[in-house]
Amino acid sequence: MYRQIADALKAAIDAGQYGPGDRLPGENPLAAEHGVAAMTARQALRTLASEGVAESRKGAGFFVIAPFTPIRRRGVARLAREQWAGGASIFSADDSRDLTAESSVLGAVTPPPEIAGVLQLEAGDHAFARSRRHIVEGRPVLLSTSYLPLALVEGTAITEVDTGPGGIYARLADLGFAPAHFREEIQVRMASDDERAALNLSGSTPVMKICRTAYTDEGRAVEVNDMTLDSQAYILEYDFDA
Amino acid sequence: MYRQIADALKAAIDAGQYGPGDRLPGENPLAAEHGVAAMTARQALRTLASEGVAESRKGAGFFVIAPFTPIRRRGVARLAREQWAGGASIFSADDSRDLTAESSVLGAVTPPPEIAGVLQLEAGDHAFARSRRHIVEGRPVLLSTSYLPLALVEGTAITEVDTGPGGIYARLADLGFAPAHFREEIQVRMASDDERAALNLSGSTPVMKICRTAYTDEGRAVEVNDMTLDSQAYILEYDFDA
DNA sequence: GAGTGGTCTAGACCACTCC
DNA sequence: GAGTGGTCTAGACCACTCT
Repeated sequence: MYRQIADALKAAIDAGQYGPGDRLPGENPLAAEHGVAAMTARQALRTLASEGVAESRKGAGFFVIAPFTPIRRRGVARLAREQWAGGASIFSADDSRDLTAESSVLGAVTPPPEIAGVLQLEAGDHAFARSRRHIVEGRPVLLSTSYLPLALVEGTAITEVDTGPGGIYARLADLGFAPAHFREEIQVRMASDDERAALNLSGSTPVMKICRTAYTDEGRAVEVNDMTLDSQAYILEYDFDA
Repeated sequence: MYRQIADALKAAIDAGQYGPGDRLPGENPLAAEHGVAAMTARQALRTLASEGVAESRKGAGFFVIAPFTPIRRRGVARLAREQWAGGASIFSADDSRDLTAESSVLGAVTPPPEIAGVLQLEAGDHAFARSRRHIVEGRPVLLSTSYLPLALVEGTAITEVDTGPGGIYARLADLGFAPAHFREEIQVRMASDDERAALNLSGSTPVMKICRTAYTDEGRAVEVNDMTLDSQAYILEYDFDA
């Protein structure tokens, strides 16, 4: 029964009867229309929410999700040396519209142990950290926290709010620690409460975690970037040779 | 209230009171224990299921999910020419245990339009397709369907059930169409009913979709592989240079 | 056959949003 | 202030699993 109501609503949405952002009928109107209990109509609406078709807003109703053309994130091209050596932001390689980023310097922090291990920090060593939140068309889509060995970057432009043309990779190159090699690890898991709040996600939505490590050509890890992506907002693309 | 019950159960699981595969208390015992209605206890159990901590089995109960060490899929190394030119399976580069694969030849099919476009097929042209299902430690983790232009591979070993050492990439090389370049696109979305059944997933679980295109060094697309991964079962890893 | 989850009913109170 | 979703109660029937 609740499946039938959900399917009927979805068909109405696909037919254009309800457009993006429109409010769907509430539990009581739906229950009356289909001759079922309110709880049953409610379950139909929750089903649509769990399928990503609609979202609920406390005290307001269920609304059709606005479609969002995913951002194409070009994993390899965006980190090519020509990109940042030329002074460009690595985001400029991505296919996205109107990216704005809120950047905040966290300063010296004690990094999570896995990250401390990758950066080969001794116990008690600190890392310099900076976090970012990317917003595209008013929608927050990515959180990132970047960690660098504090001993390496203390007092340099990397710790400034504005790191200058080409960003921290160009500055690392200035210091003689140019990133030569990257590794990205991708996992999917359910969003934590913090991530839900920061990315404006509703219900139990999956996020992509990307953990990128930048290595010099001598194999020294100089940066770890821990990212959380709204999984609906991105297509990841990796190009490589056989 | 239901949050409290869910948290109490989760704490008991973390404390080892319930091990992997153990059955959790049912609605009625839980409701009696906490002095709430059965529906409320039920919601606590459903919450744990939606968080991936437990899973429900019809008529049997809620069971603690068995932990599974994710497979590390080395996106670049596994497709290196030395890998398949040396006669190895590309899966052997992945960090996994006891991989078994069910392979079935679908034969000549009309591919989905996007894939026909990538393979530059004319209207009415067919593709040769093969599907696979990978199982690790008894758990199905990956579905894949591989498409190649039928005109290119008809009558060759590629259409056989056993494609020989190095698989279809080595055979493509034999034909003079050695893959030189790959592109992988990764998306996350909720599993369809078919995917849920084939991957043995419960509830609304996210899957990773990977669509890989293999190009010759002249830029001709010779294969498209459409994959569906159990997102809990994999860590994707991409290594590349700046 | 007993117990289980899946679904459904018919109420209820609260905090919230919107007008 | 009216309507909404979020939660809760106290029942019920069914199909299923396990013993």
